[in-house]
Amino acid sequence: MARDRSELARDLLRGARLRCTSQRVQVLACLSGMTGHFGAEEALAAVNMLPRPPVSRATLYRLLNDLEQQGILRRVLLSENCSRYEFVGPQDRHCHLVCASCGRVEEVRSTVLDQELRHLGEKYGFSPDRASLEVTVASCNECERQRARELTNGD
Amino acid sequence: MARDRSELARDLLRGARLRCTSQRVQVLACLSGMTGHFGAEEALAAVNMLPRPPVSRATLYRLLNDLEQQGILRRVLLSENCSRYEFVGPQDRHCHLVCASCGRVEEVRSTVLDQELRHLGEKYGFSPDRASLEVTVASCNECERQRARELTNGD
DNA sequence: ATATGTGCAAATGGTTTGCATCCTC
DNA sequence: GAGGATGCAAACCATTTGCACATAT
Repeated sequence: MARDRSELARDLLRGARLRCTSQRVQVLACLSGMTGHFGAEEALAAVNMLPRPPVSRATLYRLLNDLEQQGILRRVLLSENCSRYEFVGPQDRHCHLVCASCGRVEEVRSTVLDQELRHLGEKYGFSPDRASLEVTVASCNECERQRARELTNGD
Repeated sequence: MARDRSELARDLLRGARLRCTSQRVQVLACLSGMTGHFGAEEALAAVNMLPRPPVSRATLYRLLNDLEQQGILRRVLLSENCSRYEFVGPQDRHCHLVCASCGRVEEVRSTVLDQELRHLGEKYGFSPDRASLEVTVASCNECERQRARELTNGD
């Protein structure tokens, strides 16, 4: 299994014309096993949890950028103070509902959204085929209630 | 006109239970006249272009946060290194198509998207009514072409 | 009168970068 | 062997914060 992921990592790197260094294989193998989105620090922690020589912060950041540019990772704009990423799998088109107040994130699959975005992409000159994702920022009901409560108390 | 916007600013502040200081009125009046989205530095520059005692960076940042929490401004996650905002008008539901490579942003209005997001919001416990927005990150055609060109050259 | 807002300058924190060294191709 | 990759520590830069002073209600 770890074997498989290392192989996958090597394939991905070669496909992206990136040199297969031990650090890159190690990071990519680890990330390909992560579910959902993650930040740079989480990734670093996960990678260096393994009994291997640790990967430095600088290398990790550089690699995250490279992988995103190659379409292997997708950068998700979920919060404004730290970048989050997703491993790009074959068919995992989904969008995120994000609460603007508490940061809660819900992953959602919707063919309606996908189709419409495809339309809009064509119309405005975008290719949502690669690294496409959709983020919706709103308030979750819990935070809305809280907000309503505060407003009421203020009276 | 500037008069009108100052009045609007005062109304908004009072409605949000925020004290009407000269700085706040000045900032909000200025922002309410801006079209499209803007970053903190742009806002600061615009505000302090007026022949008035300048508003400090700290105050501006504090105010942007307050205004967003009150739903007067909307924070738009268009790039990961700096926050951007929009003045929230009455009926301006729109989404943004963002190119992951060059940062190009296209504002798009789509009732299909709005309806679907309303559905999804209900289903997953979000209120897209307040401060809702949608962001789609993709690659614009120009950047796709460039990418294809680079890959070809690499061979 | 009192709670709040403002400005300054220093602190923060995620991310990037310069440079000497190491490793892949 | 040569050009790209790594690690360290310092640099960056948008944003936040502590504190003394000013202001709105």
